[in-house]
Amino acid sequence: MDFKQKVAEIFTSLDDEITIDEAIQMIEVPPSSDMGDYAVPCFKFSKKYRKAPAIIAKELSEKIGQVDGFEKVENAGPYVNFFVDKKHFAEKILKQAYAEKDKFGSTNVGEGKTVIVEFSSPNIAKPFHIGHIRSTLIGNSIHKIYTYMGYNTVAINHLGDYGTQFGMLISAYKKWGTPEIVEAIEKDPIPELLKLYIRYNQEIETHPEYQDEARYWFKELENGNEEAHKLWTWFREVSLKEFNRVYDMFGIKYDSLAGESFYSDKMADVISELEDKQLLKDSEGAKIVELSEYGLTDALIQKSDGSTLYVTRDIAAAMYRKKTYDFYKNIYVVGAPQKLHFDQWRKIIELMGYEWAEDCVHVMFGTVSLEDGALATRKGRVVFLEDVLKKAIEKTTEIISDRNPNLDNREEVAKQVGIGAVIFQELFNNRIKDYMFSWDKTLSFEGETGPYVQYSYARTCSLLKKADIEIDDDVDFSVLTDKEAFNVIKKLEGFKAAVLGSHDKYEPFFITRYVVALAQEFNRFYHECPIIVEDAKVKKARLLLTQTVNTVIKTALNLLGMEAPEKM
RNA sequence: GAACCAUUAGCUCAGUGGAUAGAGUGCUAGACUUCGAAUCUAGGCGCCGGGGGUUCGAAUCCCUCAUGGUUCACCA
Repeated sequence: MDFKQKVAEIFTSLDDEITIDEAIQMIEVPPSSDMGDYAVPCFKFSKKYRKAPAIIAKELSEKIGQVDGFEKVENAGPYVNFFVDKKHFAEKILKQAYAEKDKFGSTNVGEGKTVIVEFSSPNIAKPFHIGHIRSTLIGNSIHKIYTYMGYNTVAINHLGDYGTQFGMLISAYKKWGTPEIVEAIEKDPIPELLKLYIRYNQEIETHPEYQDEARYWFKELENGNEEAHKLWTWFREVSLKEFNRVYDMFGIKYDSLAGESFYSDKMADVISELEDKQLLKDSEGAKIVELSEYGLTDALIQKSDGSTLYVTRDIAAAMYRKKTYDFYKNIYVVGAPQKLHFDQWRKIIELMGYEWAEDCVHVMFGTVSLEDGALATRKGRVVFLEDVLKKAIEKTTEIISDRNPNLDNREEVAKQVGIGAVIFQELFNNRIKDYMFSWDKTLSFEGETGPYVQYSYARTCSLLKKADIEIDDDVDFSVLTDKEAFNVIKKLEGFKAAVLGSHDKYEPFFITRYVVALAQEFNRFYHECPIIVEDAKVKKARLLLTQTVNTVIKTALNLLGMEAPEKM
């Protein structure tokens, strides 16, 4: 029985003018469970019946009287409050969860649809730093959520492996690339390449012609100059090796590494198509698409020297992806500063006549800053992502040797918990918020944190192991009608909505908030209600609840990209 | 100058137009010879940035102002 549906049916039977959908719309969840489990506010009836809402609520609740599956129906002021029968409720939720196992939070909305998630996308030859954590982890979670919902998913790392900056690097290397430098790059690629990049930028101040040389070399790269291409390939390889260390730690895998360079030979077609559709205008030797009539600034498509830009490559990429994957959604997890770029880009695709422009989604997020100001690679104000993970693991190792020194595979668990803490923290708030990176906060393991949830999970594992009995859904559900157990079950019921919310809004934090709340309810239950008790009936029922919580926590953590260690 | 985003407890943040605006943290006091104390319990007088408006009802929707952030042509 669906309790909400039942409440809606009651209202349609009381008033033939109300449709079932309208009735469902009216149903609310009271702020406190003391007020019931479902509520219908009666303000809207007051005009029709020409009575005060509170009087209507009272009359309606008396008219409804006793209903099958509900403990009671009563009014509180202008609300008609429904209290579910706790035993029936427990039976319904736990039997469903038992049958569906780790699919309990899923629906089949994604069946037969392909979704692309582009995320992380660091620039090669540059540090993989704390600023990249957001796209990397938000994107990874969204990818997992869509996969869980039954979509075919394609994870793309749109590497920043093209553009004038590589002209700079090639030019710099040709000027200063002594054998010592080559060796240094092989040994420690990112910092050494970064040094070249910084030096080049500094020398542009005194040698303005370097700017043109960089553009020249990038143009040569686009034209397929062998020397330029060879250097570029080398920069790309050594950088990827570095990035993969971090992706491995996060357990992130990609289906495609088609970065900007991949589209270098697909740009000419885009430009000629824009020409054909008469969208391009000449402006100071460059080519633009005018967008002012749509409330946007004009978009530069081709530079005056003939080379292309970011937006051109993104148009080519979108067209390629539509052709290759025939996506249902094409999701870009990229920071809010690039909103204008994506608005222009989507508008241009729309102007080209492609209806699928509306299936392209920019999932944006706020900016990370450091305590002493904005991140600034060239000024050395940078926190490496790998260092953050290492420190988190280090701290976890200390805590483990302090509290659980005999733990097996301590290293593995320290990794799972330390990295889990970082992931959880990142996915805990609304994406749009800017935040300041803080070591204290990242390394805090108490309260609403990843380790708290993982600890709760380990606790369920330990209980299930200790009890050591076969668990099935043939239990006496009347055991689970006390307040603490009921609150856990109500929370379990909300899992599907949390996952669906994250799916609809591209917001993993609904799941993060959900799982911490579930862990809290379970911990309260644990402290109030002994689980492994003599009474076999009580024990079995409470263990079924424990097992359900166990499965849901693990599923939720996996959707966030976290591991769930059984001991910690 | 224009556009977009943000503003809720000391701090970090939740809050689908509905009932008394909630968590965590910090602080104070308690709970381990008993299922894991990375846990739990108790303690909150907040001009929900200001001002208007819409509504039976606004932290939530609209307008306006303020503050902070971001972006606005040859970087990505």
